[in-house]
Amino acid sequence: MTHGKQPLQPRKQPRQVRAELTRQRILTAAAHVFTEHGYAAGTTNRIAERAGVSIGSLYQYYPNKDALLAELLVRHLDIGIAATEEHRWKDRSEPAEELIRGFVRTTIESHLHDDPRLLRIMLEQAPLLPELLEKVNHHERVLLETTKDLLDQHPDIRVTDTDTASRLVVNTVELVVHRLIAEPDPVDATRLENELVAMLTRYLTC
Amino acid sequence: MTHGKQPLQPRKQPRQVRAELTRQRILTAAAHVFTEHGYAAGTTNRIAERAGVSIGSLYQYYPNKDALLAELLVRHLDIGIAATEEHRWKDRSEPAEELIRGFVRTTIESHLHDDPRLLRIMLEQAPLLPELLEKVNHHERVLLETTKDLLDQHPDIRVTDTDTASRLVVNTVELVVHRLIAEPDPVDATRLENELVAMLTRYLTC
DNA sequence: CACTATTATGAGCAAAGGTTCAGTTCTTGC
DNA sequence: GCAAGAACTGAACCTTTGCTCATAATAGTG
Repeated sequence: MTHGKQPLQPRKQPRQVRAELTRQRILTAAAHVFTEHGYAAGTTNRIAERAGVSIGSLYQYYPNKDALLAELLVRHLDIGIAATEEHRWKDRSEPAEELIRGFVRTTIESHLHDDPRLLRIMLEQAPLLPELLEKVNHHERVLLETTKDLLDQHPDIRVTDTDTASRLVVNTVELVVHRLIAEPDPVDATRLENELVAMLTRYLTC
Repeated sequence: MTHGKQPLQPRKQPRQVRAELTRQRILTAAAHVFTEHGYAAGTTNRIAERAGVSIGSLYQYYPNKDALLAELLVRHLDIGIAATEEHRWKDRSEPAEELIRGFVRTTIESHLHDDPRLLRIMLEQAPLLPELLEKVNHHERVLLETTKDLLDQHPDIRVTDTDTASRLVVNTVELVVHRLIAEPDPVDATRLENELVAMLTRYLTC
């Protein structure tokens, strides 16, 4: 068990190409091992083994086990943040349904891209790693603000309590997509998109 | 770490009153400790200490750590299952909006009753305890069937893809309520109920 | 009170697994 | 080709923690 007191930064900056490769192999192995075994049962020795690297090498680049998960989560979040930034400045004059569809589709695609099992593990552990929690919360806040602004300004929107509505919309999309894509018997992505868009559009514009 | 091979049943049936009290004190302590520290960091020694009982006593009633969480989850699920059974036979002639409101309200109340942090921990660990997973899945299936039947039969319902719709509705309510009630800055319960009902009603009946 | 069954105790065992570090091998620049 | 630094190795250490068991205390019974 770790104590979460140490920095999550790598202890050493790679200076040779092989080092960068090793680092990458370790991270990929970590993703696989966490996905297959979960976080607790995904031991660092197993990760090193899977990466074809000694346990010592692992600890040359990652100061502890948490740091591995942290880097995986940060990479995932950075992609999501970039996508949000795009949405923020997108054309707001198109009909609400199209904007909603864009948001839903982006979320679905992001969940088809990464393994949802890993995603779940990362989000489960995030609350235990304060530095990451901060990052997740920030992402959440930005998304919420963007959405509320949109609801307040777009002419198609008829809902009145935009404060609650934005929280409802953002969380519904995120949680439902995550759940229904990750299930053992996943919902068809197109159907999910259509139904979700229908639900949100009627809610916001009727 | 446990191996999950042993039965989750208590190893001894209490025959005296004090034993039953001890058992109860241990379970309550477990709930508190898991809530405060999470499952991994909620050690059995800490639970025994909090219960004011020796570690040996704990293991007289619960064969391993998992069994503690299992009993907590089973108690929670049994309440939820009972509530679902009621809904199943309820009057289906009232307007859809009222039925939806009943479902949403029940869910919200159940989440105000139990600590959502504990709930989250239980649902996170359930996949790792096969016996419990089965119980959770069964609950889920019943809820889903009940909902789909309702959507297929109720005259107010206009949605066509009732298969996807029922999954969407059930999961939306469960996940969103859980999240928005558990957050550090929780949504007002009445507002949440209203917006959620509005969203689902318009989706299903427009 | 005596005798048995039940319940409670807690020091310590054993396994797991995160992490270290002294030593070895490889790369690079001259 | 040869330092010198960078990268890599893996056996072993050490903490954590679930759990046992020999012993002690308490309750029930006649």
